[in-house]
Amino acid sequence: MNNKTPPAKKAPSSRPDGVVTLEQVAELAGVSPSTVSRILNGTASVSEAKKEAVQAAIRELGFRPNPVARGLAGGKTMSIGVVTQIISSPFYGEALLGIERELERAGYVPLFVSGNWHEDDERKAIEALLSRRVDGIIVLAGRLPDEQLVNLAGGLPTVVVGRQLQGPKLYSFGFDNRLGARLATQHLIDQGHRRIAFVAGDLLHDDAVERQAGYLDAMAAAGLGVDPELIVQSDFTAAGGMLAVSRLLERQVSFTALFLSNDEMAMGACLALHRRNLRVPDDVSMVGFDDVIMARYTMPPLTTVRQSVYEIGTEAATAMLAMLRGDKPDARPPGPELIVRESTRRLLR
Amino acid sequence: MNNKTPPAKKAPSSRPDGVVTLEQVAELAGVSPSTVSRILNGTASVSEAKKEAVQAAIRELGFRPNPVARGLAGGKTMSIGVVTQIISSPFYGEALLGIERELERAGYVPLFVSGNWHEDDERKAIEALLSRRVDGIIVLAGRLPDEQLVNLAGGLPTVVVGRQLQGPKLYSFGFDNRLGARLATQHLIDQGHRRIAFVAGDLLHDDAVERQAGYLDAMAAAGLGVDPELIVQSDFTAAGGMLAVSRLLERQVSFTALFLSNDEMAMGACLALHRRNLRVPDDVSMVGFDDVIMARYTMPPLTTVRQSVYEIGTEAATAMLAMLRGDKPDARPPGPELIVRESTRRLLR
DNA sequence: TTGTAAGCGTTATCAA
DNA sequence: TTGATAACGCTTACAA
Repeated sequence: MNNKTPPAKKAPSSRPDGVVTLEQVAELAGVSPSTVSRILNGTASVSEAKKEAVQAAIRELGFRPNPVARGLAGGKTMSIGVVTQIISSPFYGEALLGIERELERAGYVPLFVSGNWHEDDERKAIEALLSRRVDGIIVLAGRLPDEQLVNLAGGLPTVVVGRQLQGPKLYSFGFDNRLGARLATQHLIDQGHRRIAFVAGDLLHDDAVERQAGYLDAMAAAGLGVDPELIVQSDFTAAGGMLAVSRLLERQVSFTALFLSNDEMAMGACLALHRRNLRVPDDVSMVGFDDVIMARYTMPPLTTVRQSVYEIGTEAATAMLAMLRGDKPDARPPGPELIVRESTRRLLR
Repeated sequence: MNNKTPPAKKAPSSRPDGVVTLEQVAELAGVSPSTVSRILNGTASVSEAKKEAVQAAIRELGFRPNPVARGLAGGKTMSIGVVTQIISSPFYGEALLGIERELERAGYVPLFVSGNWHEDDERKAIEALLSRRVDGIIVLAGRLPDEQLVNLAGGLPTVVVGRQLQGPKLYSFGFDNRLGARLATQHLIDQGHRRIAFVAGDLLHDDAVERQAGYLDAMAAAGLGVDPELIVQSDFTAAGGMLAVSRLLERQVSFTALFLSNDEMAMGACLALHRRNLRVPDDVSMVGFDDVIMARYTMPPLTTVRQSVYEIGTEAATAMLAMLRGDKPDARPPGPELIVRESTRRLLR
């Protein structure tokens, strides 16, 4: 009916949309699709001549491999699932940034999902990642029991941050929370404080437990008994910190210094003290933990323990990349560091 | 060589890994794969009997469709690209959470990429999303020129937050920054303040420009001339806010109130004032913008303008989902609201 | 070193 | 309403 010459065999040369396929590259370079693939993946050795021809074709056509097709064919989706607890967390947010940056350098994309500090959500999140065929999973803390986590991951390269667990294709590392807490407490002791109150985080988190242990370590090492009245449990939120300090104050125990398991609680504590006309550091010295950005701008600027969360993120990603290459991961989490600002002072007399 | 009976024809019934395919479901239910697909997608009407058989098979096998294969075959990846500027931002973090939650309800997954407030990064981020064949793109603010954004997206459903632009399959909406700033300024005026200084954000952002306009509006409406010396430009960071206030103070202009274009700058400002022994609100009243979580815990708690960023996120996602269904999106961004706390007070005398 | 051809797990087209 | 059958764009045996 129409007088167009019928297509010779097939003509994939051009498509309506701007999508360029590997096949077109092969055609332009005068090689087979498999050769192009091999060059792309370095799967086998290819002659220099063809390699160059293909690379030229790729450039000319602006070809970019389709990760979706790659995922189907080769099982590699070039995406890494990241289980975070709350994506808007000021603390882990930094880690996400580190992960993203590091992964990007290797052409991987992170898929962020939230576990909401909730076992079921976390399980669902991981299942969603699995069904998306991610190439690996990075888990930031979380509540899912170790065993379940290992089972779910089932052989998929996994990096767990903030928890210690063992398994095949599984690498875990964390902060040295205990050392950090010891540093903070020791600082207060060095300043002459003896009655040092401690506000614990949510003890469901290992972090919280370890920080408490560090506090206890330092007190014991200094030969200071710990009055149980001096310890309050809280939940890592500013509101919780505020409440915790109120409770402490109501107990009528005396203390000259306060160590809180994170900066957010410290900010809440600040407010609680202020409400009772207690000044920091004149009446009470205060140390936080994490060194979130805002710690520099609290009133007064907060003495705290710095963990490079960003670096934790890059380390986690690096470890993942290593596993993906088949190398042995070797993340060296940065050690904690005490940052002395203005919320602590020497106890007079 | 081996005495196993050769496979009859093909036996997809079971696979080494736990992966269940649509084909297996079809087999178990005694229907063709296409029928299963139709039921899954509601693409065509299917007899009740088969529908039930298939659903039973799905349940029994625990089948979950493979999004990767779907992506290849149908062009739908069930993923939405989200271009954020800095994933760790305390401000947009909330929006990401809203997006994630809303998208999840519809079975979509967000792919977060960062533009880093940088035109090139943003372009690359969008290209990466495109190559991943996302079904739509949500852009949170950003620096990419409107025209380029429209071109890049090229017909893909796009939702842009915080900028106004037109295009096919393109929906944009934003906060009412101008109104919010007017509210904040008016509050100060109502308290009797006349010399109200203003710290602008980075004027490369529309937000910053609009907030400044709102400030100017309110001042003009109250018949108050604006001394240009009272306006300082800054960059939306706490460090910037601190610097801005220092500059203001150095100018020796008098002012009794201060309106800062966001809460982070307000926190920096607090510290700068404190360094000069100026108290808030006794010496200077202060209003911020955004109502980030920490605004409740600054010293004193900060009067600010609340934007429900979380809701902005859910609205953006809802709009996207609507476009994907072919419906007309109709996001109604929540209006700004003044939150009065303790950083402002009536000007005496 | 290179090419051919068979998947990968869905959806879409076309007959029946 | 259903079922073959052909894509989708790439990887990877297997052959050459």
